[in-house]
Amino acid sequence: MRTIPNARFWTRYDEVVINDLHGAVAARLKGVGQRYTTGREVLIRALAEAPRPLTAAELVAAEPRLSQSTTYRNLALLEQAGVVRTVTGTDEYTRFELAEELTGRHHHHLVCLSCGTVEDFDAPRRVEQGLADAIARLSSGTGFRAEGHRLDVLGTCAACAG
Amino acid sequence: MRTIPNARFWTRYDEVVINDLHGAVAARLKGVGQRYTTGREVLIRALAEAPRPLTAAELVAAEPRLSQSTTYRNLALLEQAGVVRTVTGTDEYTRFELAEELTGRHHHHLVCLSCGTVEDFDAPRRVEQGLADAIARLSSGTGFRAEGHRLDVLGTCAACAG
DNA sequence: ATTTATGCAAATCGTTTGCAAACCT
DNA sequence: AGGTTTGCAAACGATTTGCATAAAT
Repeated sequence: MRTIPNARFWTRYDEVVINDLHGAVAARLKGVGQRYTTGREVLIRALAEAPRPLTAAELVAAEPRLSQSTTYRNLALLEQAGVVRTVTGTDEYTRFELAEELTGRHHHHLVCLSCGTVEDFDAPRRVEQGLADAIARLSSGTGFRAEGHRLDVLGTCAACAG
Repeated sequence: MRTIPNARFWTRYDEVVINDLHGAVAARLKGVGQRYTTGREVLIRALAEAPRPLTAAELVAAEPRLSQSTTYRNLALLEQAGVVRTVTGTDEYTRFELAEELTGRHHHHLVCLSCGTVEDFDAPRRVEQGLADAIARLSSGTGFRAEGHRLDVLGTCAACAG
């Protein structure tokens, strides 16, 4: 999954968003007393260009400049800084994507039960509204303080369905 | 199939459901050419009595009769037989619960971002209906064949909130 | 110059597996 | 008996970490 000539195919976020993105990442890192190094920028760029959450191995494979240990270290750091979010599929790999607070795009995931890949998808506004309402009401009953939700649709991806 | 002295505190499913449960598990195992051994029954009982998904370590700790390797082996086997389902929280442990097909109780999870524990909760019918509709419509668009969904509410549990 | 980040290789730890003994039918 | 299941201990593999070097301020 290297950088492809025709980048537009892979790009999830337009130029403006991307430009803001690096500034926002730098700001968040500075807020936690961390630098926005070249290696970290490479990582963020790879995540921003991917059409779906990626595993650490995919990131390393996509960007020869990234070493395994530093990739894991920076992913953990970026997660703590609120820049990156981890995504769990059905296989043994942790996947990573940009935090919604940065992209401004709330979305959910299609998880393939066969191969484990995770694709993005958007739920209808009506569904999101219903979820938000239910979750808001939830807190009062259980003592659980809700901060967000994740909705995964499990099934078989187009590639595996054949 | 005896009843445990103070079972009520922990029991999620009433006697009738539990009794059917063991028969259903046995049937499913037989369907995959496997036996319903004593050890597997202990495992199922522990899962049925727990008020939330448990980790393998919790299961072993709860039941001295269970050895670690057999527990993992049987959990994997029971999952393949459609008896057990794995649940992913935010920590490094895989959790296990009875499959909804067996319990007949569709539910979702409250995942604590602080300590990682997972509690069960039921979404309002209206939300479930909205999800079902959205997912049904989804398949046509993407080539992804949906088979189910999982909805987790992320936040802070009562214990961690203090 | 001093602090922070990186890469390599070794360590970690939840989970899996090989093998001999115990179990079921 | 003949095949399956179990428990122990060793192996596995994704992720983490120690340490010496490179980069950033």
